[in-house]
Amino acid sequence: MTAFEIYRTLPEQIAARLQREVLSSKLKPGDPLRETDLSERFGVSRGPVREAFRQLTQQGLLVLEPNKGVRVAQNPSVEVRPLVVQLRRKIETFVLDSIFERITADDLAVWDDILADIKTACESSDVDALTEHDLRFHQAIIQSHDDKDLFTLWQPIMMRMLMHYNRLDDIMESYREHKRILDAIHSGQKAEAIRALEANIQ
Amino acid sequence: MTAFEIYRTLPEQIAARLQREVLSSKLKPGDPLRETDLSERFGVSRGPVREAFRQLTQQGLLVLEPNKGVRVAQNPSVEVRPLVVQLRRKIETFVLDSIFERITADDLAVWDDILADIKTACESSDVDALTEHDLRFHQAIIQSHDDKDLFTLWQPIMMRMLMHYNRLDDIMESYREHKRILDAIHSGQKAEAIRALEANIQ
DNA sequence: CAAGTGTCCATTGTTGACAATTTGCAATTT
DNA sequence: AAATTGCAAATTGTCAACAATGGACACTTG
Repeated sequence: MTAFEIYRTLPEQIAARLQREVLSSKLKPGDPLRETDLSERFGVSRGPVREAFRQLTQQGLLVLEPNKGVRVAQNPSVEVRPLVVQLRRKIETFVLDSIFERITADDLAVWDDILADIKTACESSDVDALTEHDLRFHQAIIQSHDDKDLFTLWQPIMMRMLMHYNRLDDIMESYREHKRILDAIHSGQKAEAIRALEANIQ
Repeated sequence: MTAFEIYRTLPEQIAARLQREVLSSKLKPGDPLRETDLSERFGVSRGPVREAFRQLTQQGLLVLEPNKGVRVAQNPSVEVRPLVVQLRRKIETFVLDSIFERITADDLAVWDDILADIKTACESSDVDALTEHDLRFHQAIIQSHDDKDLFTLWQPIMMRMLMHYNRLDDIMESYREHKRILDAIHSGQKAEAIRALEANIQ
């Protein structure tokens, strides 16, 4: 985590840290999370922790049972996984197609920076860092669309896919896939960019 | 609302009532919601109200700005609407296809009951009731799938579509569309059922 | 001994008080 | 007059105490 992250609210900070721990499997499916534990750990009261729990529940990373608390969610079933892939492809290609002509140099600069982070993570075989920057990469694209609803719809779908990040034998391939997307955008090849994006989502 | 709904928690009850008011346009896009107002109205403290706000925010019905509170969300933009339709179709047809052979008589009985409610709403031109039972109908189908993740992914998408329920000139057509779906299921015609379901989602 | 019952404890649910932030408006300055 | 600063009120954010729930385990009872 190189970026200097500033979150507006306490619950957001807590949710961000827990999200990282779930996605990096430091917290495993089925693990129970207790409000008191985390409120002590973060030095806050239970209120903000509860709110972070609720956020992550809606993202699908935690599962809530009333009066029993939250647990880390199970990985998505193999049956629904192809559906999740299709949904994510539909949203991301829609966004890329929609914004393509309006992509600015600033946008591309940001995306190039993230790509550099992805490269570093791949070279050092740091799967957790890769997961994080992969998320940042696609999130940056989604959020460049004016309609912020898209991010809300996309996020829980993306989370389902990140929960078991083990599809690649050769981790460097992830870098290459993302590079192909940006290369195509740099040279204005819309169809090719969309193709490369779809290839990356599986 | 004829069903005797029992919600486990206070926030759920509050969220359910607010959801109904947003979907029936009793609360209009941009309207601010104050925690104190609602806590007095429901006779509870601000905590459960806050939690209900967060739930509806993740569903896309409210928009939250830190330190400023929540407002009723704007209707989805015309640009993303076709995407939302496609996403919802993909999920619902996936579910129907997936569960079709395992549909029980009990399932069908429940769905038939909801269809009767839809019929009543249509006959009395009660658009709000129609919205509610339409939601119940599709929700019942989604939730009959074992994988509860599907509901989580589907819900915010469905909410985007229900936020401006005005596509039909002839309200009775909604009843007919839903009837076609159930008729096909009753007679075991999977492909026809899926076709009718897709026709209903637009 | 199996099934049910009661009690205790860990944990979540709810509340009301207090702190921090935003906003509208008035006073001040340029 | 326009812009800026400085309150004051309204509102959200956080906290700590109390209430309610559920699970584990010992105990009774047939």
